[in-house]
Amino acid sequence: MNVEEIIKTTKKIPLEPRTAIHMELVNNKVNEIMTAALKPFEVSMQQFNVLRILRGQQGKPANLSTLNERMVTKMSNTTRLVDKLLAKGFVNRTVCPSNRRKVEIIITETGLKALDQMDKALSEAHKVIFKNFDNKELEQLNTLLDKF
Amino acid sequence: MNVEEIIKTTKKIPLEPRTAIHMELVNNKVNEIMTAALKPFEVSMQQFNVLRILRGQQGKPANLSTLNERMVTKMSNTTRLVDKLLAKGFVNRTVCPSNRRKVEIIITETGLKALDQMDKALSEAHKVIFKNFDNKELEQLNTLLDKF
DNA sequence: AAACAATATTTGTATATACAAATGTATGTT
DNA sequence: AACATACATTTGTATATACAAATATTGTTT
Repeated sequence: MNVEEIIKTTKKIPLEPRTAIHMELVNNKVNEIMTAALKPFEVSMQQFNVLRILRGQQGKPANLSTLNERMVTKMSNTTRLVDKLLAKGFVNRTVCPSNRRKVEIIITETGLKALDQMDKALSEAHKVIFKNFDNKELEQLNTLLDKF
Repeated sequence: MNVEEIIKTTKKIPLEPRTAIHMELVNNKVNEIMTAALKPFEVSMQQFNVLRILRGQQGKPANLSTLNERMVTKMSNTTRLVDKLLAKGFVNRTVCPSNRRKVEIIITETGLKALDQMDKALSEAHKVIFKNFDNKELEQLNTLLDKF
């Protein structure tokens, strides 16, 4: 990926802004590929993310604040995100009996099965995304990202 | 930045998905800082980006398709983005006389002055964002990002 | 010149996201 | 018990973005 070519400039960009632009370009590309991989399932990356969190709960219900806390990209409206998953039959939502302010969300069998398929699609997407990287380079990238 | 801690998991995540999540987390953080830096000017990163492109034109007008082509993050509605800049007095928009399908957009004096201030704010933001990076590490990161 | 295709932008509409206010429930204080 | 406060979620609203269709203009073909 050649930054200057993509944004069509011939000027030399200072290193810091160049890196910021570079990261944005890469992120756009990565998101595009992953969103496309999830397209057949009609779920957004956010929704996929919530399903993964719910699976990680292993049967234990999660409430909205827990979901929000663990999401990669926080969003202000987890209620409506869960609405979408509910409409697809991927989750169940009930009022918490011990504290009726809370809701309890669990992933359904349908949701688990769909998530399995999504995992496969995502892992194909990752192969595409990281096709030019060997293990050492991925480690190196992770080390650099840790500095943020 | 500790990925596992942020998304509150104790499980070991395979390297590829971990890297994908890591990049998303970093990008969220970077966007947050840059958006906050632009907040006083009431412009989005997209709008800032368009202003920079227009300045790069050095007086030469740009039309919508040119802007769209050069934007870091492409978006489907450059018309309405330019509407916002117009409302703030940062740009002028006229119909191209030689081809009346096109529009010609140029940055105003007000726009140039505001952009100067934005540049300063952004450059402060970059200092914060890259505070843990030395030059060699930034170069290294750019090299890795080139692989995408 | 009429008909058709190509180009550039605009508009409409659905969905996503951000932020603030509102609702309902629980807890602590007097 | 009444009151204020904190908590968890929901709702309202404004703005952003994605995608498709509509409009206007130009270029090409017959």
